Amino acid sequence: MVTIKDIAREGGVSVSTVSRALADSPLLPQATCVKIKEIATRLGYVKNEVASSLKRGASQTIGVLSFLDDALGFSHPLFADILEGIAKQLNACDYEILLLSDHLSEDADQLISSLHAKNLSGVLILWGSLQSQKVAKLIESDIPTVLIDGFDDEMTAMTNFVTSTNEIGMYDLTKEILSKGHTNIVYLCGNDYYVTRERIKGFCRALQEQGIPCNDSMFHPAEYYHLSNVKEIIEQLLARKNPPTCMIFPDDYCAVTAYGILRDKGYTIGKDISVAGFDGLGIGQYAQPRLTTVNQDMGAVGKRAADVLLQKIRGDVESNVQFVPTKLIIGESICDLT
Amino acid sequence: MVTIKDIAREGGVSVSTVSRALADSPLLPQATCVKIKEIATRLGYVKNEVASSLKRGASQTIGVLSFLDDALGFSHPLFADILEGIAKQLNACDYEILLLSDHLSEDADQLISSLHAKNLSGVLILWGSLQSQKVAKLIESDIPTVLIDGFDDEMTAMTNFVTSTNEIGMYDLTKEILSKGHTNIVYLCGNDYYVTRERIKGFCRALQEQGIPCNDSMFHPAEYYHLSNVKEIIEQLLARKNPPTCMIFPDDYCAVTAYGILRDKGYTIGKDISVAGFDGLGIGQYAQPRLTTVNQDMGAVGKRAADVLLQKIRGDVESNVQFVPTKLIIGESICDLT
DNA sequence: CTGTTAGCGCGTTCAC
DNA sequence: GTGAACGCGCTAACAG
Repeated sequence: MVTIKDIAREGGVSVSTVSRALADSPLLPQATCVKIKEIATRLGYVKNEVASSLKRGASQTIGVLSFLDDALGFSHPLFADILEGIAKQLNACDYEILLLSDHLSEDADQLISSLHAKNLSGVLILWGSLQSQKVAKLIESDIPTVLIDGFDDEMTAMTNFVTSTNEIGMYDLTKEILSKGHTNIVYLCGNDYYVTRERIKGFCRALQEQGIPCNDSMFHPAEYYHLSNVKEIIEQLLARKNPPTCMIFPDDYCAVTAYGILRDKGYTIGKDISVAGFDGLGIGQYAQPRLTTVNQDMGAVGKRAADVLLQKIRGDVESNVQFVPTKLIIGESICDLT
Repeated sequence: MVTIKDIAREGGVSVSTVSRALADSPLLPQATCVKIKEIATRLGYVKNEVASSLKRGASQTIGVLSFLDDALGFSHPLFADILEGIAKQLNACDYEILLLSDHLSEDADQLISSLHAKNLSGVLILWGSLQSQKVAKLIESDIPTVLIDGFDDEMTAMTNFVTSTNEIGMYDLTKEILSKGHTNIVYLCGNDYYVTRERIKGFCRALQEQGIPCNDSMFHPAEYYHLSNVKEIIEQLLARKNPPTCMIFPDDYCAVTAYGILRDKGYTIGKDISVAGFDGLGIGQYAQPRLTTVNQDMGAVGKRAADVLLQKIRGDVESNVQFVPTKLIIGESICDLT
């Protein structure tokens, strides 16, 4: 391992000169700066990040802390895209990514201490909840943080927060469904999170624009990516005096699962019954018929979140909430009743 | 931030005693050891990993270096499962995961130096190729490495290597297809990688056991997860004088894409034509009809690889190649010709 | 402009 | 058994 000491000896200068040269210090004349750097590359020098981090009290590393269910873990369909967006942005700025596990430390103070002990420059929090002491205290701490797709409405005010335009996404989807003549629609909302409440708003806004009153029968509780409940819910809906002509599922997995269940009951999707999803996963586009859904560009969400975090680390001010646009994907799973 | 200095002051001892106590040094009497630790927890002490790493010349961190295509990136359908397996195993042993990008350093020596500069304990290499100088030199370096699902046959001999039982997986699948009376089968092999060659072996073994000779017409070149070529390939196959009754695709995405293409041409999957996949992704189980495929337990592969790496770091010897069993998933996409 | 020096927090050798 | 002291490699304050 070659250190700045070796370069200093080779160049006949002191270590501080080397250190300055490598940092492009304006104190040094251009000539020595170039000379030192030339020696460094010739010797194959690479800065010891650990020593540098210890000295500076900060590292070129960002932590990614995910609060996904244990069941899904990293296999959550949106996780890989978010991570990729984060990685592209951070790597471009010479930052590394440390994958954090919230299981390692039991209480919030311990978590924050252990983050300090790693000299992380900042932390990206995925799907955190303010109900969690860990998230709440972490946001209040001196460690720069950005939240991605959290659970509580208050997050939009308290901290930097990046998410999709859930309200608009669901508004667009509902409008599309209404344009096909459906009026008896049921939205199987997912768990009571911020994103869900936003989608409900968008759903209601589209209905109201058409003069259709929003009543309780148009909602049914459901859970994101929880496939085992889908069958029971569908049966409850079909048992109604006036079964819905269109069902909006919390996500594309649930929607595609519904395809199979409805088919088994003799329905033809997009003809006798209509189905919509949310998230815009590949699975919906490989399904037959292609699913009408709303695409969330989670890569862009991750990239944006990383970008905001870097700005926060640099001390630049930045608006609190960033919305990444969703896009309506029109498939053939909604029948035309007009 | 509380340091060992603070604990020393509080306990009326020296920093070296604290350091020893926290490391459970046998030099210390049990009593002081317990006392010091009690103070440490009371003050909320957390060891500074950076300083510790600098001193020891090693950190509790494992790098994960992925050589996936740029196009797929982390969104490769198998990546999340592998990563999750790795994370579970490493977190259980108090190791952290650093996501490495091979774009950051241009040549191999630079990459290795930068890994040293981070004091990583070891590196897990995903889908590496020995053709790459980076991979070849990294394996030969003093940094402990384990390969996951690489491209070259030589890998099985050169280094620790973890992969699925590709040969057996394809053997099982082919046997299942043969048992349904198919003899005119075409295997759309993926790119010419180690895993592909293993699967070809398994395919041939199953055929030979039934006395069916393996000839060139039973193979057709294809690419993993490359959906835009699927249509053209299918049309070539259907244009044969004797079109195959069953097509085995390189992966489940290609297989499910084929569903749509074949349907458009008037075929009913599992009735007029048979389709099989590989990987055992959820998508195949949501498709109609359910896809017959081979499941790779990539979570177990990741876990095993992490386990082997930890043993290597500890200096324990370990057999060179580890195979994680595949499992045949029988759907309804293969018609019964008997 | 450049060199000397003092730590960052921890682990470890060497004395006592 | 325990403490003093040094150094891992780098940065920055202070001299000159």
